[in-house]
Amino acid sequence: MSTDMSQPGSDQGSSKGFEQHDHAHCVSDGVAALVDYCAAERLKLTPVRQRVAEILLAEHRAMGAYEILDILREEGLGSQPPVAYRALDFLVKNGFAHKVERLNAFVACSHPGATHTPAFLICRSCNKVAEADTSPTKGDLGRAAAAAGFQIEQTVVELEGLCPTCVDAGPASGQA
Amino acid sequence: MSTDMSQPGSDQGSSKGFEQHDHAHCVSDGVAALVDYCAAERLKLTPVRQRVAEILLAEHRAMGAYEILDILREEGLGSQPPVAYRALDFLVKNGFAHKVERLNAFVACSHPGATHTPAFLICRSCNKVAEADTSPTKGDLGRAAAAAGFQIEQTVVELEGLCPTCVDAGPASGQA
DNA sequence: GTCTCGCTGTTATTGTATAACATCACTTTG
DNA sequence: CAAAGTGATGTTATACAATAACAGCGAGAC
Repeated sequence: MSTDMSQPGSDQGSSKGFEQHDHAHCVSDGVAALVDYCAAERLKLTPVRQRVAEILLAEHRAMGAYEILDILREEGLGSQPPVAYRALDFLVKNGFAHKVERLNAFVACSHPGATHTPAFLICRSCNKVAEADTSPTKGDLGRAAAAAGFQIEQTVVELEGLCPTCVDAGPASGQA
Repeated sequence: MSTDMSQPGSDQGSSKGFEQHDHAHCVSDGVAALVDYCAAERLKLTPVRQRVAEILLAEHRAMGAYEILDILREEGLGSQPPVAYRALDFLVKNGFAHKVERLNAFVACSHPGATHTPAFLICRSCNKVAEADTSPTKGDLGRAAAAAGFQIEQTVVELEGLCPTCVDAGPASGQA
């Protein structure tokens, strides 16, 4: 189990939006980007780091550090919290993953490489997380902050609600 | 120690912005609003609930649940985590406090009563938290979400950076 | 070869949050 | 007033999230 994880995954959501997409590509393309990036930046893409990236890319949902750790443990890649946190920190620092504060969990980045200020759409029903790009700095809020003299360094924008599929399925249904 | 906590507090920040303000009023007005609201809604404003509201109003900064619990414990109002969390949940549910996800902490609401979608400006230097109002639903992001069919139920908008005072004090200085 | 630096492995601890259940107080109803 | 019901409290226990600290290893620099 390496850079290709073309298991079913069937109705997986997307970090690019909530549409369907070819999931195998997500993982292979994502890992390829990571490989390239690490080579270019002379960073070590260790097995744990790569595997964590694969896990996040394959799931396309926010995963807790301990959930990821469980997988690593099963695969003999590490069993203690710092192992998972270190890999996640590496991915986050280099823009290949993001932390979703609302969920205390992590997701693979949808547009690795490019520095950006992500916003997340979190479906409370099916737990999928879509990543959108934002420029909070430019909206009303950004203007208000600038006017007040507040210097924005980092933004957290997370919208919780129902994704299109779950909306269609009706409030009652759990969907998947 | 009840509805009035006019201790010095000196350079306290504000949840309304980063300007100075008469702090005693924050607490008394806030508690008064809470009292009225609970009376109107037939909700029980118990000692713990009121005290937690006072604590948050008096500090005007994000406080961890356990930090609040320490105070309650000293005052004999409760010693176990659920005591603090229940009071905080009550205040959050009724709009008198907000959770700052980024900090896993809580702040008193600046405009209790009115339902709103708060945004927070968090100073990483002096830890003050200002509350601004937003309409994320209306910006680019809101439009994008609507277009995608995502139904927003709750928003988390948190901007981290430097408040005016800390910007002026220079990146090196800690300010206060 | 050895020095250095960064990653790994591990132990331990701190902080955040909630489940579950017994009890207590107040209010409603008879 | 008494019984029943509702909701807050007190407490135990535990789960989940995150990090400090340190020993050891391995690849590349010199």
